[in-house]
Amino acid sequence: MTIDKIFDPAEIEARLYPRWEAAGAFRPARPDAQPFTIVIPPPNVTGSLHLGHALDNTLQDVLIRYHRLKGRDALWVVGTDHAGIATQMVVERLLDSTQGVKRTDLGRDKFLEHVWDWKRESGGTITRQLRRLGASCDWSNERFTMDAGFSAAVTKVFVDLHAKGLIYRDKRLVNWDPKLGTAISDLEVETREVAGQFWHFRYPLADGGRLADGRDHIVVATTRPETMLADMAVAVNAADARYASVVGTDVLLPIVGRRIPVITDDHADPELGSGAVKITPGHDFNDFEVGRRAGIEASAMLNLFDAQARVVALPGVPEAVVGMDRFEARKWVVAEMDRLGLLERTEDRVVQMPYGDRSGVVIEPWLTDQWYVDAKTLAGPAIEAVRSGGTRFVPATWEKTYFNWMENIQPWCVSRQLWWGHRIPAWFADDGRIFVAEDAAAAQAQAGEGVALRQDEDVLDTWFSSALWPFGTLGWPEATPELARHYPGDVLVTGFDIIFFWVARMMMQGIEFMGTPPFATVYCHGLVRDAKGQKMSKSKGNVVDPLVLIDKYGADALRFTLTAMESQGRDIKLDEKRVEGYRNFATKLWNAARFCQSNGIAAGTTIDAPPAAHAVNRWIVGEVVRTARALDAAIAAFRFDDYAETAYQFVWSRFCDWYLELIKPVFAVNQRLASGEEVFPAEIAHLEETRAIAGWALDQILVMLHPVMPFVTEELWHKLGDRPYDLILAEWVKTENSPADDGEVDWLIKLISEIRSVRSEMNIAPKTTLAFHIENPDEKLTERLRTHGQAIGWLARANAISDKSAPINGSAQIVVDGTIFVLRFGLEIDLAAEQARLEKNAVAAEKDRDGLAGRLASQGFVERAKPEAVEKARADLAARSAEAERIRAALARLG
RNA sequence: GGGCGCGUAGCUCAGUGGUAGAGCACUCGCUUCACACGCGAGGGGUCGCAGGUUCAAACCCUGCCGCGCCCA
Repeated sequence: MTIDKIFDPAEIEARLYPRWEAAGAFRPARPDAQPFTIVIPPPNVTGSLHLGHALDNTLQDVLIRYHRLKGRDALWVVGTDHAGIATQMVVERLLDSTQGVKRTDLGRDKFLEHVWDWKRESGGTITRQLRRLGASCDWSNERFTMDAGFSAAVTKVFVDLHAKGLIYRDKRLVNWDPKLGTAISDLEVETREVAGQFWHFRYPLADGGRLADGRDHIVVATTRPETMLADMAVAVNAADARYASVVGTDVLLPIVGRRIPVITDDHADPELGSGAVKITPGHDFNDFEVGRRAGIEASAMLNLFDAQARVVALPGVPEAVVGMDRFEARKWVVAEMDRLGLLERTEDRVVQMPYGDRSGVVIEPWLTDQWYVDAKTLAGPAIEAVRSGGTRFVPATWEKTYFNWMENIQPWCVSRQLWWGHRIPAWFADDGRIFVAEDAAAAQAQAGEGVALRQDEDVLDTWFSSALWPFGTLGWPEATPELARHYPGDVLVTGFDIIFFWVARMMMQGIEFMGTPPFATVYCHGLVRDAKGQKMSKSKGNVVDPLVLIDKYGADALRFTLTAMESQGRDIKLDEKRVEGYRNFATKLWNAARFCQSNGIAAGTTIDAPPAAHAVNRWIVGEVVRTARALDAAIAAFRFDDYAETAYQFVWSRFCDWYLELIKPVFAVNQRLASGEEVFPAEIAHLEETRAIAGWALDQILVMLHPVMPFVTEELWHKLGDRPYDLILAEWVKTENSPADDGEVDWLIKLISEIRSVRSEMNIAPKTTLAFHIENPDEKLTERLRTHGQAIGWLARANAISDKSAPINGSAQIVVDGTIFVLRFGLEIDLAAEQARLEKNAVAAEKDRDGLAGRLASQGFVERAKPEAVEKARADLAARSAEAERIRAALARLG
């Protein structure tokens, strides 16, 4: 199959991906091989591919494809996450806009039917997009967190944890989202600084009480005046003499008229404000703790708001404010306090305000009954697993983040007041008893015949189910062969931003239910930002769509860019120019393959390198092996940038720039054959060897690039010949043996480069062919010039001659490995220019020489430095001073 | 306030103790029969600042300056 002149990534990608998928190439049967397992961080079913996904999944695919080539039984578990809040919001919005129907109008069951319909129709967007990227996941076992099997796992975990006492019901403050009507986790709360106010209120002392200074009231200040309606105490510090006389007495809560006690608590800081603080245990996390210390049970705490954050009719709360929204109530309370003459002053201040990251509204600390996981108990072994090295973070610096959070972990509220999600397997009896069981029948059995039960309306936090992903996707709680074989996974690749949300929780649940942590390594990458370093966001309008980049440059180019820019967790500033550059690289590879093909170079027939007698062929075999070893090292160290860079440099700067150029003269034999000229058998043999080696080397290049650029490499793999298998299932380069290298080709490259430099500096026309001679050629040099004469003629436009009678003023002199080459220009040479050129080179060599000499002479270097360093310095000194000498000699000859 | 990280060529970034690197951009030359998405040759850095350790510091330590992120 001839390789087309035009490289068309879109056509290739559209054709190859279905081919791989249909062939089962993503999940080859390799029962005897060592497993290699990655579980995908499941994207939200509502999601569409952004550059963060593109990065995350490219890195995973590089690992999976690499290890598949290495012969491992590679499995990349894929699927999506049901994303409770996000999905419910999407479907609600859709129903509202298309049918004008509200969720509550439909009822739970009907609404859920709509969600499933939506999931079937629209839930596949991101998985289709992952295919565009080339992700070689095992789609045959695609999972969804709401599937029956996975749901069974979720239920079992809940029931088991409850039985162990690690899940319990509690009345505490939660972060309540009044817009969404559900509790959300601490992690979903975003604290923003906003301009607010600080109101100072006077609370009159009851029963004629007086402070030390004679005042008849206590001043408290608040940023949330409306909550005063539910105040239950005023706290002062026990050491604060100003208030000693009133501790234990009451104040009369204004507006409401309730008596509330003055209590002591360390939370009150005498240095701050008046030193007295109002305590509203039902609406502030700090106050909740103060209330508990003061002996107020959670059940006795006053709850001022309903689920929409509207004021409820607590005893004493004026009817006028009942039903008011919290912000309206704030204005009302301030006005009322002012009217009563109890507003001492108001000051502006910046306040920390909690916002729901989904809804964007201010979060209300709200008192509710919820289910909690005893995260502290589960965290212990999860911390230990990382401390002992059972799981390691790469880069290791993220371990600190992990420890910091794990060691200060709070009870994890796992119930959500949503409809879409895993319904909590708990049943309530009318008398308040709660039965947790796998299903209704089991609950009924616990409760006994005739007890009326109703199931908890709430669902579980989505992260509760995501935490089970590494084993739930493999069939747990069934003891499946997949589970036995692929748990724990080898590596998790994810953004550092979900270490808390997800990684920590998988660690806890994996250890609790499987006995071992879910992966050996956690690789954390950074965020993808725009070219200016700004976080991409819809509101800024700087979002770059990976699919647009794929359309424009090809998936391979985007993948290569992301891989090359991934240097262990640092944020990536994505510049489109970079993608363009790697598109060029793909084109370069394409053209190199075309060149090979047109010269009769075809698919290799062996995985081991064919025998090579000629220096250039031996050299490229060695370079391939060296490169493959470097790539192995890069993967072992999770240095994706090194992988890309090493492959790029080898392909472009070694294989294309030198190897292909150096073998061009070999193919001249073809033309001579065609024109009927005589050709020696040795030349034919050279040609055949070169074809075999070049074909082999190109195959190895395709293998080595495949993890990063799967499409173009697979295409070329087949274009170059009939293959027994696809490249995706090929074998990695054999790196055990490498031919000895005597530096011959390095010398040749140096010589050609030097001649080219001189030509350019001396402004020799590109077409002019030069002659050169050597002052004192030894046998080895003569032999080398004979061997590579054609290549030198081809690449440097220069031919060696034995005549040494060139006039000095018509030539330039270069030094390569200690030998002087005299390049002859005829009379056109600019003597001054040549003098300047040599002078510059001489000065550079002398500067190096003097530096090295100085170092070797300096106190202590020879005695204290490592022997290798001294050895190298001596060798470098010898080389550089010899070079300086020869250049000086050449200058002297110029006169 | 606590923690983490960053500051290297015009730009984006590698380099973690032994004479400063890559890609892009820039300059000069080239319709060389794979490729102008190309070929060849170049210019460009007191490695944020100041001390210290060391025979030797971009790299280790301390302080400072500037920038970013996370937590409270």
